[in-house]
Amino acid sequence: MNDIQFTAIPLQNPLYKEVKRQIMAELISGEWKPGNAIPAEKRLSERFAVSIGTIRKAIDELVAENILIRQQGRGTFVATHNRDRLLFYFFHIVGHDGTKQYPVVSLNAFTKGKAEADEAVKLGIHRGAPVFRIRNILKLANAPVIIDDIVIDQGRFPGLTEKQFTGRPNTIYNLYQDAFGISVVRAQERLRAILADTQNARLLRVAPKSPLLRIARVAFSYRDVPVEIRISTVNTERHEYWSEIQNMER
Amino acid sequence: MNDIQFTAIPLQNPLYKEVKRQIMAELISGEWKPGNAIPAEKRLSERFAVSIGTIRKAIDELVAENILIRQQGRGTFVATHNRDRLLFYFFHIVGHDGTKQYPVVSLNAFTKGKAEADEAVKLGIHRGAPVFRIRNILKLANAPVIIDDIVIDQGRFPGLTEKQFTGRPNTIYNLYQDAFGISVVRAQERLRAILADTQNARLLRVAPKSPLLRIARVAFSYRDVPVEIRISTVNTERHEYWSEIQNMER
DNA sequence: AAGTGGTCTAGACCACCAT
DNA sequence: TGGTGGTCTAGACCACTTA
Repeated sequence: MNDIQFTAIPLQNPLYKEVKRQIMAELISGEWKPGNAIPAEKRLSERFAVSIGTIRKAIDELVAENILIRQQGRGTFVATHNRDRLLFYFFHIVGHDGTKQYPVVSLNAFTKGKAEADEAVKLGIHRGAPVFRIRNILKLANAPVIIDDIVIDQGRFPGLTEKQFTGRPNTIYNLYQDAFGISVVRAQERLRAILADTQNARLLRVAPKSPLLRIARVAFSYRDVPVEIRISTVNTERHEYWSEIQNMER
Repeated sequence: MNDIQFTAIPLQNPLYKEVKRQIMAELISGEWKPGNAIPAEKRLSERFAVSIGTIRKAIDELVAENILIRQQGRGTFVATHNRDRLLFYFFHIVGHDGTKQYPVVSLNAFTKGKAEADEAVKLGIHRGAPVFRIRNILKLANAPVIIDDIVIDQGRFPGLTEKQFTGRPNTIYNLYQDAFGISVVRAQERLRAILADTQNARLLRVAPKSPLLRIARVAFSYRDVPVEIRISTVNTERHEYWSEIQNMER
């Protein structure tokens, strides 16, 4: 034996990044659940044997990423995908005056199928792997405005049934979280303009060849794991897609 | 005289927010210019008579807002709206394969006019106030893809001339910054689908009534001061609008 | 009153860059 | 080599929530 003092092996220098990684691991494992408080910073500093400042820096980043939520005097909580939060973050369709409304969702189709090549790539599964295909119609102010065509991996959502969609007051991302423990934390979207085909025209009650907005989304969970592909087809006669570029808080 | 010890008047509690405010004031006044280094953290901690940790927290926020840029060993710099940065942040049109290209910009029209009511509201000026109207055509892969119709306040850009647009290798936001000291740091965009009218069809070389993407942008400088209105009309046959929702860095 | 997160300090040492 | 930002510590005190 010699005198060399081993410091903690820097799996991911710096130290606060390693702490962050371990906190993420607790979230992914489901040890700390959405809506629940995580241990106090003091306790975490003892558990991880680092100073409280280091814990705070790790939590700072997770808060900035909207994965944790701090509440002074109460504690630090795992972000819940409650209705408002999901609406705020992932639903970007607003009225022409900028107002945001809750969409009324109705299930239009629910089928099982196999992943096409491009879908498989985006979802990180094999071509031909079993998937669910879900079509929702979203109404705003009593008129159909959005068609959502969703594709998800059957392996990731075992036992999902049509019934789970009926009568839900919340978004589908709440369902992912509550029933399958999958949290959507990030999404990429690509938008283009298309002309309504006869089916879209019928569902959205517009004339064929009307201009529609086509949004292709890939939604990700922690660690950039892809969870869902969604094609939204939007009538922008009375609504618009809202995008904010840059610069957090004031 | 009594014994009461006055602490620094908290113009904006907490202390690091006040420090941040004062740093912002230096930036807005032009005392610290884009591309230049600001004083070292050690010097700032002496100047403001606070600990270096407090300075760091103030700078942390400005870095998160992309207003300052830290470089270890070199210093902290005022963000420059260099070509890449502006392209990265404010140009959201990508190829169908996700690749980003530099657009080739050509000036199509440059006129003086008066602000319409809605324009005046968005720009924070009076209705009928003098404005510049600029129309640019942007080419990607040698084909016209985007029509940009820009409206800016003449009062904010005194002496702007058509010539300043010709032969510029950079974006118009570089021009705002270099010639007028106005930094665009944030933008709001609203998107909808429209049909090409005859003029758009001609400029973008598509058939009339083709579907086009219509982007209405308001760009802001520091302190949410509106600087520019821009209507972009995009042919999304071969390109798309890219939107990333949520979650900074990995 | 006890417990939480929020702010702030005054240092130490490290990693990186310029010269 | 000297100066910069980057990390980390071990506290102190404050502001807020809950009971």
